[in-house]
Amino acid sequence: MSQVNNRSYEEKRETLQDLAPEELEEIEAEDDEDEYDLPALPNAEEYDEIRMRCAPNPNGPWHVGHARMPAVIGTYRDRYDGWFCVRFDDTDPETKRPDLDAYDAILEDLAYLGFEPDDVYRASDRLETYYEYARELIEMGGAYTCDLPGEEFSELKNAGKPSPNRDKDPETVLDEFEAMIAGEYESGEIVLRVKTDIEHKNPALRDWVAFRMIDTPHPRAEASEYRCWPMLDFQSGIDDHLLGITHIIRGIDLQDSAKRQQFVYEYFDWEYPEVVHWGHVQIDAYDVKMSTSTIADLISAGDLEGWDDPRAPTLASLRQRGIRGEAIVSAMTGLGTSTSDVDLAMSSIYAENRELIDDDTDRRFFVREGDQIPLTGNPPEKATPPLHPDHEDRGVREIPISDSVLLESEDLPTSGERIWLKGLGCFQYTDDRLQYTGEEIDVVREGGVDVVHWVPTSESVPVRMRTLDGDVTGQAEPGVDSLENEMVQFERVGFARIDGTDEDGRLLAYNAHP
RNA sequence: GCUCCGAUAGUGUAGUCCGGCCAAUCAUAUUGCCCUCUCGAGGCAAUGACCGGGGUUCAAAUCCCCGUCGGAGCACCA
Repeated sequence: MSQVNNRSYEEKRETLQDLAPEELEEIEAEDDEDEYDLPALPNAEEYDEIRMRCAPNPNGPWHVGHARMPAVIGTYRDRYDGWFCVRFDDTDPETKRPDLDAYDAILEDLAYLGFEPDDVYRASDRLETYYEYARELIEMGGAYTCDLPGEEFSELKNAGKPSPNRDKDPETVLDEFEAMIAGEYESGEIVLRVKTDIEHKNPALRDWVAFRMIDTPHPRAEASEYRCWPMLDFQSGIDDHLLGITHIIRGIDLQDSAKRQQFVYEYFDWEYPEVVHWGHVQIDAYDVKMSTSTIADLISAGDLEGWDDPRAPTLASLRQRGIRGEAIVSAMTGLGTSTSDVDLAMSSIYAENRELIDDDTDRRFFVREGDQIPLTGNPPEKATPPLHPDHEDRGVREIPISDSVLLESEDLPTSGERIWLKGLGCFQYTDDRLQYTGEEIDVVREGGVDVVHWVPTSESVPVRMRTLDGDVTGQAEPGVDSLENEMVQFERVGFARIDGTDEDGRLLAYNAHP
């Protein structure tokens, strides 16, 4: 045994290759698996190309929860060298009415996360295709027009009893369906149902609606003349097949969809794709409910300043704060794909982001609501703290010293105590002043002298920093105002993105995380 | 009411398919120590979980049954 263990990895591998090639394969497959957060896709090896779709409803910009779909699909695409498209499932012009700006906003959100779809489709461009397949289905006897009011059908269905329309001959059905397409019915008058199994033990699967009439025109000009719209289960089922989708990834709210769509697939003799379902994601740290319509309401009520307000749980807001899309993707793929509901801690996004940006992000001072303290005792004329403590080669900031500094009130020493102003030197607090002592950094190492950040009273830059919990104001060291669109770490305060100047002439910063 | 899912530390996750190497992995979080001119980074350590009850078995996080709890669907929403 010890002989075996003394051999090198390569030698052991070769020996095992000879003795038990199958076991070696298994061991190495498991090793590969360890490199990924996400589990392997089901039966991935059976497909020449893994093809997936991200099928959002374009009714607003994305919130953080939406990032899960592209994060996972995009990561799988990279892993399997596969393909994915964005398909806007915008087939409800009324209750989930598409927002024309959202199509592009969603593609931008996707780009922010670091993914570019291989193709983009809009279901509202493809109505004629859906009609074609519906006609075929009708000819096969797989669908029927039904003018029963919803409630009446529901009662029959729950009792396992068929609609009286169920046995219409296909020609009549086809005529009525053509009339639906021609817009000869009004909303609610008639629907096209897929004939499934009216006695199926799961009532959710019995004779579901494939097409219904909608009087409200679609907001897209290209689709505004259509009145007969497919339901998600029909549209999505047809499209998934036509696009050659091999793996469908979606939420548990669509758990029964696969079973419903399977009836259509059986009529057409198609193979249903592999399906992965996951639960809902909740994110801690936000007061605002993560829902597109709730956020939209808060914005129009003026409670939020826009989709990128730092208090809004949106991707636009995280981008504004300087959080990299990559950090969100890592946190999302770390959740895996379990079907139970999960809580994502913002701290895990922060941890990923900190790791990404810490090394590149220079340090600055920012004092929140500072107290002004005079300096005495001939301190140096300028302070020279390093831009980054781990990278001396980047050089130092030069901060001119005036006759007083601002300190955060929490950092105010008690009388007689010494503190070390970072990058400047040691001071003793006496008679409400800071008296320069000229002592070396050893006094900090010996203990008992706290190290604090500070800014000079004159020349410092007024700052408004927006955070998840509201705004924080204060003063930043000189020069910070030239860092527009850059990340900084305000030492002992946190990472922030410098944005620009606000309407009051203050520098606007967005807090990312500690 | 009918039908489907699911349950491992504060959070997420590995392990469950094919029972033993699991007094249970990793990350995050929290706390303490070391290092440091940051409450950042880095290092070390601690904290903390198999929903409950039965059964099968030499052996159960893993298989079976019954509960409990949670989620989802039963829309002319997606």
